[in-house]
Amino acid sequence: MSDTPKDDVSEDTAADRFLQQFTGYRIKRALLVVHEDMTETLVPLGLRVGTFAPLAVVAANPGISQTKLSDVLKIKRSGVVAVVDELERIGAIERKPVAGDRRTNALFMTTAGGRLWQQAEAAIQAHEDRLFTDLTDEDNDQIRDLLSRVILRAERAKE
Amino acid sequence: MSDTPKDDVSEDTAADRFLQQFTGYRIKRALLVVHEDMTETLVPLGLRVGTFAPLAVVAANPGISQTKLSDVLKIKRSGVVAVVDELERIGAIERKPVAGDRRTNALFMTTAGGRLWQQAEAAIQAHEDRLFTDLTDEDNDQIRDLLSRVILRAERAKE
DNA sequence: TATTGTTATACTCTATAACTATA
DNA sequence: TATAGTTATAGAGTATAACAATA
Repeated sequence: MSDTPKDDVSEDTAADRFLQQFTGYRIKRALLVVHEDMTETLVPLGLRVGTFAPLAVVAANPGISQTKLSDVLKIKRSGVVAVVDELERIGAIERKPVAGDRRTNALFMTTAGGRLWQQAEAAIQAHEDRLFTDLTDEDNDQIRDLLSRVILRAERAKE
Repeated sequence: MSDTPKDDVSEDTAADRFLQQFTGYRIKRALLVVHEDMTETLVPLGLRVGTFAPLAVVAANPGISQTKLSDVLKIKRSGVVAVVDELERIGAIERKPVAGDRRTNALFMTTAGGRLWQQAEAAIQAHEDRLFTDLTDEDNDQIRDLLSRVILRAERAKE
């Protein structure tokens, strides 16, 4: 059996084999790696993994409402409040009233937020280039395409 | 600009485009989809996403120690305690003393745990077949290979 | 009545640090 | 001194439910 104490090699192989078996678990481990490196990338900019995506969406969709942001990012409206609070507190975005509907907040980048977003986007691009350096451009396109198909199919199936 | 209220189409496209841009964010969204479907799959068996992987590792590595399990799954030893407690409480695995070292626990499946694992493995296999049904076998191999390369490279870089 | 944003609350996951018993 | 397991605790992340203001 395995009474011999040559643990390192045999156990690493067992771990790798386990990693091989389930795609879902592999996705989890990949996210772990991405999350850690992404955190190191964003902290110097005063951002977190959880504020990067909302900032990206506001940058690309000026005037978007909190509910719409909630839909796009698939987080609850109560979670959006906390994230928008934080981004507003660091001066990256601001809530503005909407002319026709006094319930709604329209979210806009500030000037400082625009600069921050430029830095963050470049930093995350570099982070992904670094992390996925072993993959060819075709590999990268493929992985994006495959994941997107899984996500979009599943999310549409829920509606 | 975007004063026209034809939100649905244009906003969905914006969301999709955002989803396209960053591989890391796509991995997160994919995990969200996987996690949700996996939970529905495991709950009827009395398992959770967080107990499935440890069960799989113990099934494949009878007698593994908690510290080794911690290494393989990349979770802290304190986290292992809770998970092993839970799996032991539902009668799936058991801690056994190790002859040469009274500090260490050896983890083994119970007979009931073996049956549970058989069911769980089949259920998760079906869940992945269902979730990744749009992908060809080659696509599946590719996605596994690409993710594994990213993970193994990053994890080895940390050592 | 329905929707937007908000608050309060709780639950999961994970991490740190300190402790114990062994080695 | 170092290691295996444990406990206590705290921080993210996310979910639900109830509420006020507005539609």
